[in-house]
Amino acid sequence: MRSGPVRIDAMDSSSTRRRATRAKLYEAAVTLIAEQGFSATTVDEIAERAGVAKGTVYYNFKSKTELFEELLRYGVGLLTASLQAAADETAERGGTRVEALDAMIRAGLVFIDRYPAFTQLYVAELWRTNRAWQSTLLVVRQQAVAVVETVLREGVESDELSRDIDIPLTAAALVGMVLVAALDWQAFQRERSLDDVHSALSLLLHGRVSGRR
Amino acid sequence: MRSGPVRIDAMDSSSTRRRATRAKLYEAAVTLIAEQGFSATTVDEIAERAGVAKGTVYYNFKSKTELFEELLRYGVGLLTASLQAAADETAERGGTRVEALDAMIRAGLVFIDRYPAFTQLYVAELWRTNRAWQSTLLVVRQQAVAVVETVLREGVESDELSRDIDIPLTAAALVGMVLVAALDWQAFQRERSLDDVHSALSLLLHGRVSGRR
DNA sequence: CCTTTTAGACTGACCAGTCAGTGCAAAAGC
DNA sequence: GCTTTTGCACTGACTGGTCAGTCTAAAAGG
Repeated sequence: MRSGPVRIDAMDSSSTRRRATRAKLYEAAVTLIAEQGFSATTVDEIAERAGVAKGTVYYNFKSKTELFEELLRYGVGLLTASLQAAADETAERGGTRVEALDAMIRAGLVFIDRYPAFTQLYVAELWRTNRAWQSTLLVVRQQAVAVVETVLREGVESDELSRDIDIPLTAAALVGMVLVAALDWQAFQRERSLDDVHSALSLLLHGRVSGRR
Repeated sequence: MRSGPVRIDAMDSSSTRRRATRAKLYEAAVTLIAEQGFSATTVDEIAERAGVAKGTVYYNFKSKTELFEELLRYGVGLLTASLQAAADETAERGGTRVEALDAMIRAGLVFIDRYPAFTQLYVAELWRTNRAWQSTLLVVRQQAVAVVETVLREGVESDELSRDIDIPLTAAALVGMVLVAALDWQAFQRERSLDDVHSALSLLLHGRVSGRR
C-alpha cells in the first residue's frame, strides 16, 4: 500500500510544514521590520509574532540577515511579476505603450496597497550603502526597473514617446513618483481612494498638469 | 524687559565652542546613520568619527535619539529654505509657476547633491511607523511639502495649471519623483550630470514624455 | 572661575546565535 | 499487531558579546 515514494517531497527541504512556518516568519518579519527597521527588530520579536520558538527561526534560516534577504527576493519577485503582467496584458489588448505605463502605475499602486509593509521596508533599505544585503538589493532593483525601461524603450522606438527622454533616468523618476506618492497616500492621506491616486499620477504621466494646452 | 539680556546667549546654550562641537557631531552622525541606519550606528562610532569623547555627546545632547531628532529638524530646515528661495526668486523675476516648479526641482537636486547622506536617512525614516521621532518627522515633512503645494495652488488659481490636479497628491508625487530620481542617480548612475537629471525631470513635469504633441 | 571637553572604566539591559533535548509520524524490525 | 528506530521540525534556556548611558577627576578654553 504505502510502498510508493511517499517521502520524496520531504527531501527537497520544503515540506508543507516547513513552508507554512517560513510563511509565518516572512509575514511577521515584514511588518516588524517595516515599522522599526532591520536592526531595531529582534529575532525574539519575529519569533513571538509568528508564534514559533526562536530556535525555529534558526532552523529555517541561517541568520537574521538571510531571513531578510530571502524576504527581499520574494517581495520584489512579486512586484516585478505584477508589473510585467500589466505590461503584457496591455500589449495583448493592442494598447499603446503609454497605456502600458498607465497600467503599470496602477499595478504598482495595487501592489503597494496590498503589501504596504514590504514597500516601506524596501524603500528604507534601497539606498543604504555598506549593508550586508546591498548586492541582493542591487540585483533585485534592476529587475524591477528593467520592466519599466523596456516599455519606455519600445515607446521611443515606435515614436510614441519623445526621442529626447533619458530612459534610465525617466524610469527611475516614474518608479519614484509611484513609490513615494503611494507611501504618502498610505501614511498621510489614508482617506483617498486608489483611483484618486491613480488619476493624479496618470495626469502627471500624460503631461496634463502643465503641458501645453 | 530690556534690563539685562546678558545671559540669553548662555541660556540658549550655544557658545561658539558648543556650536562647533555640535556641528562636528551632526556631520559624523549623518553619514554613519545614512550608511547603516539609526540602530546599527553606535554612539561610540559617532564620537570617534567626530573626533570627540563619548561624554561630549552626552554633554551636548540628552540622548542618541535627541541628537537624531535635532539632525532631522536641522536638515529639513535647510531643504525647505532652499525650495522656498527657488520659488521666491522665480516670482521676483516674474517667472511662471511652472518655471517656479522647475526651479524647485533644480533646488531639490542641488540639495541632494550636496547632502546625499541626509537625504538617504530622511527617506529611510519617513514612512516608518512606531518610531520615537515619528511626530518630529511628520511636522518637518509637512513644512517641505507645503512649499510645493503653495506653488501648485497659485498655479491653479491663475489658470496656469489644470483645475483637475489634486494638489496634495501631485505635490507628493513631484517630491517623490525628485527624491527617488536623485537618490538613484547618486547610488546607481553616478556618471550622469546634475543637468542630465534635471532635464529628464523637467521633461516629465512639462508633459513632453507622452503628452499630446 | 565658569564652561566645556577629555579619557576611559563601569553597569545593566538587551540580543544574536547555540545546543541539548522533546514530540511525532513514518518506516523497519520482529 | 507492536515496539523500536529514524529523522525532521521545533523548543527555549543559556551564553558571550555589545552598547546606551553614567561617572569621575582632571585638563583645556575663554
